[in-house]
Amino acid sequence: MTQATSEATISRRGDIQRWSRTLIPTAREAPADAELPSHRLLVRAGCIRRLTAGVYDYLPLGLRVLRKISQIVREEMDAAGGSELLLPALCPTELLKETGRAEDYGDLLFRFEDRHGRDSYLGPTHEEVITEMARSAITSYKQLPLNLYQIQTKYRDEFRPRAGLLRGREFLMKDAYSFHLSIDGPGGLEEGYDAMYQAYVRIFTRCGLDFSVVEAEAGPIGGSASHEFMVNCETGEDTIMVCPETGYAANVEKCEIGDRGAPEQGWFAGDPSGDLEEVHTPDCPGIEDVCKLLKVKPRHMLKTVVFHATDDDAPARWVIAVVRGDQDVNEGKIRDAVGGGVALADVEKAKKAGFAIGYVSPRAVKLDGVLMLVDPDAAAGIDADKGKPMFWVTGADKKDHHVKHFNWARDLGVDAASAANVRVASIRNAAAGDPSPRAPGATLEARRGIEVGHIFKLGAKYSDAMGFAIMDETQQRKSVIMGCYGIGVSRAMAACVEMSHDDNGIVWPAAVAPYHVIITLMRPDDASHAQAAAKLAAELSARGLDVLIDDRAERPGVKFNDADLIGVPVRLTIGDKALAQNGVEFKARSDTGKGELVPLDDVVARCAASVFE
RNA sequence: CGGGGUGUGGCGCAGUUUGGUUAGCGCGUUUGACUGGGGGUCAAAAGGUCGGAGGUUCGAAUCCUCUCACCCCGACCA
Repeated sequence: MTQATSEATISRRGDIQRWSRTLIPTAREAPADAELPSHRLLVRAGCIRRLTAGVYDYLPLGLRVLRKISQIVREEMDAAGGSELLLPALCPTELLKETGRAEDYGDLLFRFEDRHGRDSYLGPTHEEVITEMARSAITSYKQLPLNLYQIQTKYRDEFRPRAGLLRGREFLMKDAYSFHLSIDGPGGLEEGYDAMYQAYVRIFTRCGLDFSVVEAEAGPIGGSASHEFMVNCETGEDTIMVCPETGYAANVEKCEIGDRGAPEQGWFAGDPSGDLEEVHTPDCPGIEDVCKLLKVKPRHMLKTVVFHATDDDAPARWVIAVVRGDQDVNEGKIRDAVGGGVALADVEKAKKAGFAIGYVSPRAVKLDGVLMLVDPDAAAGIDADKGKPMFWVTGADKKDHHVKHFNWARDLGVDAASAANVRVASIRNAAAGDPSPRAPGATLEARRGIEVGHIFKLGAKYSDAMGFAIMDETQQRKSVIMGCYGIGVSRAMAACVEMSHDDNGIVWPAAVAPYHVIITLMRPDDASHAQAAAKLAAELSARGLDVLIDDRAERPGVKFNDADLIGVPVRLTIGDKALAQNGVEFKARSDTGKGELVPLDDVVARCAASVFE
């Protein structure tokens, strides 16, 4: 923790709340549909409740955590030169026409008509809204660079909301946008992006999260470069690839694969593994179905995926991508290999062009206007491990049929090694065990993560689309260069729990804990005990600590268990035993022991030391 | 969107196959007593049109039809 922040915390008076006067509905059992620890524990601890799919109430305890995280975000954003604002969540869909993102977002967008029939949406992110504001409010290069951010509820109509707060349809997000006159140099995008990168590292560090920064795809937001901030956690939805030698880390979609090298005999070379055999595979367009029916492993399948070029001047109208059945085609890498835009082919159009969708084989390369990309692993004619001819199963280019013993040299119908419209290229997602792109000899490892932050270099994508340009000092009209930077605040809260809990409940990192100290009253009806608690709470508050006094008329066991469940970092127990010795019992949530007796005079300092470290 | 599953007091479940009186159980809640340092004991009580609509039947949580909600798995990879 930096000097500035601990001073800020100390100068603030801590909150004091009594359990009996707030609402913390703890429960012994979680709802049956809650599976992940963060979901179960946040509900059991009385932090959140589900209203409907992917939409949650934040009860007092949960809101306190959201506020703590938000405050850390604010402090670091402000320190990095940002200014907070608040944009509308209710937006006119007209705005999205300028960038075409109404289509890009599709069903993910919550859209509706108002009473006048005007098309509206609830903001899933705010590039267009802020650009619309900025293009009229920012009129001079002298106003740049500028960084504006907001903390706001966002709406995305997810196909499948899941895992409590980790993927909701309504969630709290910090989104920031930076504006620059140039990419490089002082005040440029690179500088602003780097400042945000550093701010994010500080934010997630302060939140007590164990995270990795990885290179990522920009996705529908667009732009040239991006990084994701991933909480390292096995229950995460995202797969990240890591090179243990160099520290290179990337989202699986983005991850490059090191040189896999051509086989000695060359691509496509090798004798057939047997006679080409056509087999009837009714209703088996998928790899999995075929494998089950024919009893072959996916790694022996050749998967042929049909794309069409989206650029008018593309070298070929169709692009077919061939990868091994156990691997995944990567659209971004295909785009790079082709050198132009591609999109998955429309099924009906592709069928008309002669592709037996569901049963396409590499032989479709013979159709008109086709460029074939083959991944190195799929271009092998010889099984290097076994030193035998590669056994390939692929489509038969007609409905409900596949072929066994496909051989590149014998069965393709053209000489793949020399044909102009056949290329070997790395076009699949990286997988564990692939060679590292950064260190020869090293192999990539796969890990799981929860994406809590994502930063993008947008460039002029939105300013060009929406006519946001200003005069520079040489009176040249220039597109404003933008960056955007998101943090899932509510998701970060869930990630904290996912990362930090035990059998008894949540173990909040002190910086985001709803309260720093819980004072458990053994006998709340005893006036002297209640007085001691009030006095202690006031002293702790003066020291900047947030205090929850458990004054409920419950049995001790219930209170201890609840204190553990809601995860307050320090528990002080006031009872006859300790009070008789002029002390209280001190126990850190992260300690497993029984706690220790601390003299009343020392306990405030002890708590502060424990919380502020 | 495809596949699978679940809807019964606040939470977790039984009962549905084979229709049959006032729909049960545990937790929680309320009241009282006894208790009092890791989810106590005893006694009493409140709380459910069995997701909704329609149908079959003397009779429906249970059978039929439609519908709604929610959960899990999968997925622009054919």
